[in-house]
Amino acid sequence: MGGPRFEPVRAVRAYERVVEQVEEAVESGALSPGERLPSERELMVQFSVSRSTVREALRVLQARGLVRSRPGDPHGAEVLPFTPAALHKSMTTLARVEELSLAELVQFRMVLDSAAILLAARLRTEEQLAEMGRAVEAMRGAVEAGEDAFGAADVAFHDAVVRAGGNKLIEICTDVVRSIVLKLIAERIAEAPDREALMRRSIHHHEEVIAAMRAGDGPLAARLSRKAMYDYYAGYVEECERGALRALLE
Amino acid sequence: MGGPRFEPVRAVRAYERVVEQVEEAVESGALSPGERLPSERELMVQFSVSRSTVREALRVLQARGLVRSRPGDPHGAEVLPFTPAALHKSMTTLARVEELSLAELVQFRMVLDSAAILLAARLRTEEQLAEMGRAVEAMRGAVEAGEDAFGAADVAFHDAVVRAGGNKLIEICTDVVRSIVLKLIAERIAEAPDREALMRRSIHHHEEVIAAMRAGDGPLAARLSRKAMYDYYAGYVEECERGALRALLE
DNA sequence: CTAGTGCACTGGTCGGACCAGTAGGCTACG
DNA sequence: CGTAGCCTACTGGTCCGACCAGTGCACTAG
Repeated sequence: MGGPRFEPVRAVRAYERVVEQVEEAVESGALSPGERLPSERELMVQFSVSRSTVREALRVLQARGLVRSRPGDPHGAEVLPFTPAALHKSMTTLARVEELSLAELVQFRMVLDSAAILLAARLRTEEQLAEMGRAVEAMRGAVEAGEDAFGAADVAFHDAVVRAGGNKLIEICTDVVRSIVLKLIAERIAEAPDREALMRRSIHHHEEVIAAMRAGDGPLAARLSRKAMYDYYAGYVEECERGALRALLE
Repeated sequence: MGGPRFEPVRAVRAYERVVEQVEEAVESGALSPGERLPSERELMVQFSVSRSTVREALRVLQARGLVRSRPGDPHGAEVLPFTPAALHKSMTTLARVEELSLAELVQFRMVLDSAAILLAARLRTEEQLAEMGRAVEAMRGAVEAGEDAFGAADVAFHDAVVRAGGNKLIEICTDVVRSIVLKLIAERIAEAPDREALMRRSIHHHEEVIAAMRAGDGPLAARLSRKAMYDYYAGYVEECERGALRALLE
């Protein structure tokens, strides 16, 4: 085990060092969202690199969602507040190239959602509980208003739950995975089961969940929510994959 | 609501169209991992853009983890198999700029892990169960071998569980979040509680989990695993945040 | 005081140039 | 005949200089 441990000298490219420095500035808070980077021509002076190098660095930073630049803007690139856009992008890629099945995605949602509900059952305020109630009311009113309105109300409910749960990571992942699931569902809308019955049942389930949360029975609420999601999505997933979903129902 | 709904014409930049095309080719499978892109000079002909534009596109693709290019390589950029590297990167950024607390991360691990265990309890094969057993054995042997060896064995255990659970999304997220947690822990190693006692207790917990899985009691195994993770990490998280963690213990 | 105009500057794209490095074919040696 | 070593064609990384369409701001004319 003796001898000095040399690290492999990776040839670090100029643009990477630029990226690192800006990234560090943003993540450490030295640059806050809304602030501006110097112009490309200014940056090339500060970093002592060419504009091409600066631009490649900016492209990377932009791809990571840290920065945005508009043509003609005299103020330079804008530092963005964090958005899960990059996370969303890479998860979508993951879903495509790894061929994540709808079942896996729904399963993941069941996990996240029931966890959020478990947490929310403990931590929710009265106001948050009321918000969930209003969302379910909106769902009821939207049954005949069409898919989109119903979907929006459903999203509002789950957002309220997740926010009450107080875990930002769960919040963001829920958001990302949900949008991917919805996209997949939209493609299969043809094979949809009886939508209206599905909606009515879903509303009923949501009400049960709220009741359980009001009673403070987190585990029950979580179990109910898993059941609700299973009922709602089972019709879309392949027959043979439903088993894995049911494994979460107990 | 009448009238044609025009979409805003976003000025789509040349390099973005290049990115889109290559991305589409990769995600649709037209380009498989290991295959090579044409050289930059060839690409600029095919896309009818300048090399700068091609290079900016390649930088973006590289930032998304789809391709890699080495200087001097006569074969052109290589199409990479999917890695969660990009996912990891954006989640790490998230953790920094959104100031995710260790508690939130650990909480998320508790959620993912117990879900994986719940699934594994149903779906595991005998071989996989044996693998988990071997990992715990390795943990036992590593208590005196040092942190790293113990950690590696622990990771091996959870990897086996997660694989047995059969959900790739859980697998990848576990991997990503775990590495972030470990990095944060490493920074706080000074405030560490009695490490050896922690390890021994952890081994005991892991054995209980395996026993429950062998008995086919998924919910019990999941509950035990949450308890195990709580015990292991509670010492590192702020006093005031432990409550949120305990909410998952019931 | 406002409406309009011009200008200085921005980012996006292009083309050309040079360098260090690689892979694979070629040559000369064993 | 086989192999070690060189050579060359080409690669990606970086730099430079140029042009364009667009933006925001200051300035001007009403």
